[in-house]
Amino acid sequence: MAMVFHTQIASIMEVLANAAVAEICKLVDDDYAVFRLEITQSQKENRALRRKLQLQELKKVARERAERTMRERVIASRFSSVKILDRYRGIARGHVSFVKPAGHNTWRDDQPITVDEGSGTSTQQVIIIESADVESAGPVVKLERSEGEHIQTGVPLVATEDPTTAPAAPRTRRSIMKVGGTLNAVLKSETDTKNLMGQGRLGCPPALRSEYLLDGNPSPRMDLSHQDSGDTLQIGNDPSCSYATEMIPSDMPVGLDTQTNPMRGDWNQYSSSVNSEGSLDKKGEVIVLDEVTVKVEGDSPLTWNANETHFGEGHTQGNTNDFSDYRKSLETNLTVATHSPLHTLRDRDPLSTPMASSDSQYLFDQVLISKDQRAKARGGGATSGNSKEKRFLCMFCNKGFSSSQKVEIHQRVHTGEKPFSCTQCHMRFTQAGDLKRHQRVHTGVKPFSCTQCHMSFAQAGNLKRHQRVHTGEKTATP
DNA sequence: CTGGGGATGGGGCCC
DNA sequence: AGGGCCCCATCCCCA
Repeated sequence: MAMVFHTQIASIMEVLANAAVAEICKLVDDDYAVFRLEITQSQKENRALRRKLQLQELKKVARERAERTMRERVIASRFSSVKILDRYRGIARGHVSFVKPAGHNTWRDDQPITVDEGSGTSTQQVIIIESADVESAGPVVKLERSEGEHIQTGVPLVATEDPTTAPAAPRTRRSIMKVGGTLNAVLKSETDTKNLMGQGRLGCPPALRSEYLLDGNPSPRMDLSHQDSGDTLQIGNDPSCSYATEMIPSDMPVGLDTQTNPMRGDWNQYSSSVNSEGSLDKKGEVIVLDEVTVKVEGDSPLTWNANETHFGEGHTQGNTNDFSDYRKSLETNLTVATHSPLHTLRDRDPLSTPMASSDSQYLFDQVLISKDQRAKARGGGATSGNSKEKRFLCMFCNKGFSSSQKVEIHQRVHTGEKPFSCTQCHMRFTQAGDLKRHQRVHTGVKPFSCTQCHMSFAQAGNLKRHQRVHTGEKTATP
């Protein structure tokens, strides 16, 4: 009897022990799985952080070099003229802008070269297009090159081209030669670039051109591809008459979701919200500004690059206005300045060393002169001219406009957005009228004829200027 | 160097 | 409100 009892006890104990072991094993397995999952996630995060770090380093190097270049040029400009600044404005940026020739075929913007991330190296001609999601898209480094110019980097490059220029391979690997890591190389590059720009002033801002295809016609595009994620970004290069957007490349997210693009809608909202009746000195408006500014900074990974000044924006005339207007705003409203993009810009600007500051000051002074001259000529100012109620303020320069559309169009001056592209060439314009006027270049239509000679002109203004030849009126020298 | 013309940028006005 | 037109300023090229 006792024997049987012991046997039963033993069997029960065994069952219990097995159950306990099984339980323990299950727990261990579960924990192990969780542990593995956590490790995997940690590794993912590490990778993302590493990428981010690399990207930051890339940007930093590019920025520093560009700033060094700019500094030297500023010094040089003291002994020459402001034109030099204009001439080299492309370099003044933290990175090289997309430079597009005005009608010259020496370089086409369908020849971009994208450099995949992870290189850890940098060149001056690097354009870093930072994706909004670093992990998913990673940085894309873009090099500028001119036709016939061989650019090389020591990193694996993925160059994707416009199918029209590379019909055989939509995505081809291209050998690129680094122009150089020295300042001289940059100067050379810029010189070349200027030549390539054809009109010089036409440094088409740069950029990332997101595109809204209105007509939906199939058009050649170039792809910015990313090695890791395989994300493909379609950048408009559509020679057709599409609705294209050019954006300042700086740290603009590559994502084409323009809704989140602080350069556009959000800021227009801002502009609409800051529909002050007067100057921004009013407290309430300042508060609004602060809120909006904070919002902009928080909503987007976009950071105002110190080098992303408007010198490089490609709008020769607009540039001057921008800085001075910014400056005015900064001078008249410290609160705004504290949170304004430009202030952020300057804060982040390593140029803010004593010497560099004076250089920046010099730049401001120079552009102020031009700005003042133009303002006088036009009898308008940022918030002056009360002939009409201008409730809509440009968030970049504080200039007032009578409608949200006006300010939206105006802000393209700052953002570089050029929605209207020519079907015949690669020119892009900020306004439809500009495109229409430009089309006469291709059609040869010259509706404006001189009554005193047989000359005709495509533009009324040119006819008017021409007629001074007959009247003897001297053309104002610039 | 200068003048003339081509062309673009920016903004105002009008419908 | 939105679009189109116009004007002025300016850059660039060329003779």
